[in-house]
Amino acid sequence: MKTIFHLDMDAFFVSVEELLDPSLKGKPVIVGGKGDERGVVSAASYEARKYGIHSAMPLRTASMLCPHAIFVEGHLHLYREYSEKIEAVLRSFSPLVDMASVDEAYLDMTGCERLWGPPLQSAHRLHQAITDQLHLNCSIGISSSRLVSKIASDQAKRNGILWIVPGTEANWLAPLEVKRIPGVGKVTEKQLATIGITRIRDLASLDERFLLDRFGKWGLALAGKAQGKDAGGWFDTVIGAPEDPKSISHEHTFNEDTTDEKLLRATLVRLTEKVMKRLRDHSFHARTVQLKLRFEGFETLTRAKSLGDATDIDRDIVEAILHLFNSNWPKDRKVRLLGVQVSHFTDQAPQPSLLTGDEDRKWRNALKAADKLKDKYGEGTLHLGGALKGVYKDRVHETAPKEPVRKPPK
DNA sequence: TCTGGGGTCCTAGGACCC
DNA sequence: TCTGGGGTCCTAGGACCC
Repeated sequence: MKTIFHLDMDAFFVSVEELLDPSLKGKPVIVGGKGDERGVVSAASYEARKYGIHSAMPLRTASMLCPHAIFVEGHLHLYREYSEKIEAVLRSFSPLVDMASVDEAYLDMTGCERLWGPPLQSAHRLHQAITDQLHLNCSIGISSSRLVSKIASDQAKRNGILWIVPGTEANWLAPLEVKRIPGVGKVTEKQLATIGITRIRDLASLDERFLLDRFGKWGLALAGKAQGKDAGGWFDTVIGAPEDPKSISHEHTFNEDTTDEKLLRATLVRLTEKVMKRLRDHSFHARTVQLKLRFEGFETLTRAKSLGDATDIDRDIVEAILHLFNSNWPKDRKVRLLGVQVSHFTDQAPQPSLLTGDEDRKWRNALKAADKLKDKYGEGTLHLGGALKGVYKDRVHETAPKEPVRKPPK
């Protein structure tokens, strides 16, 4: 029998902001952007939640519900730093840690009794360590599975600890709403409601055959989840085994929908450069490029292209992405969002061809130098030669740039 | 209400191959 | 002529999570 902890920070982004500016404490605070901007709420303080504000809600809606709320842009970089500090504390309790996102983690505490005591006691010690060292609140769920611990930490909010004693999982889950199960969102909840399933106990009473027929593979996993089992999918994976990313992407929503071709192309180049920098940081090469286009009115399409060879060179992906853009953007249609994604990674570079090998080498050297500068001076200080001047318009560079790297400011 | 940005996983059809 | 059965890859879209 395993002992799994799920730890979830309470109003994480807001709490970090309060450490930065204690005057925010006890006030309705919203992280995500200004109240009149395009965007959604990333995090809301408990005070703000009293007005019905919750994450993923449009900022403009939030500001209508609570006009005197304090809107802050947020400091993503700082949240990541704190996330690493949290991870360090967790690793001092168990070597088997999975950071599931910036503000939540799974710990495999199986066999740690001699060191930290029984589950509840060790959870209290962990909770105390987080409070003492980081001055942040968190909630902890304990059970024999990731799934139940995750649901338990949610029920333990806020600043609480909840232990589901082995053997009592199904009973404890029974009265909860089906949407408490991670993976059951609005659509599934509605589909289940139409056949009279609203509580987990209703789900548990269903025949597995029925769920399989009705919802496919996912239905079968659902049957297991209703019993508290990590049946199938991500929950079944081992804690503490780091996984490589399967895709890297960046996207941008314009503050106002636009048909400005130069702006659109320059944005695609900028997004691609950010993506490729991260790709090289992983020492990956990507084979597939995907363009995401969202038009006025929110209609969205994606178009992908797989290359003959995997690449880590900006030029190759920029060429592909601009081609996809050219063939899928009707010039009179206003664009709301652009996105660039790469996937199908290999960590080996393909054999350099006789024709392009020399040119690729020059590019790679230039990019390496540029990456170093970006690390030092920050993103956005330099771009591919001519990227912003519309050089890519008809034809992407046929030769290596003579001066691809501009001096950073200062 | 008017909807971000970064991800994962699943489905489903068509191409292509044996 | 009236058409099998897999397997795998590619592409598009959608549900979902934080």
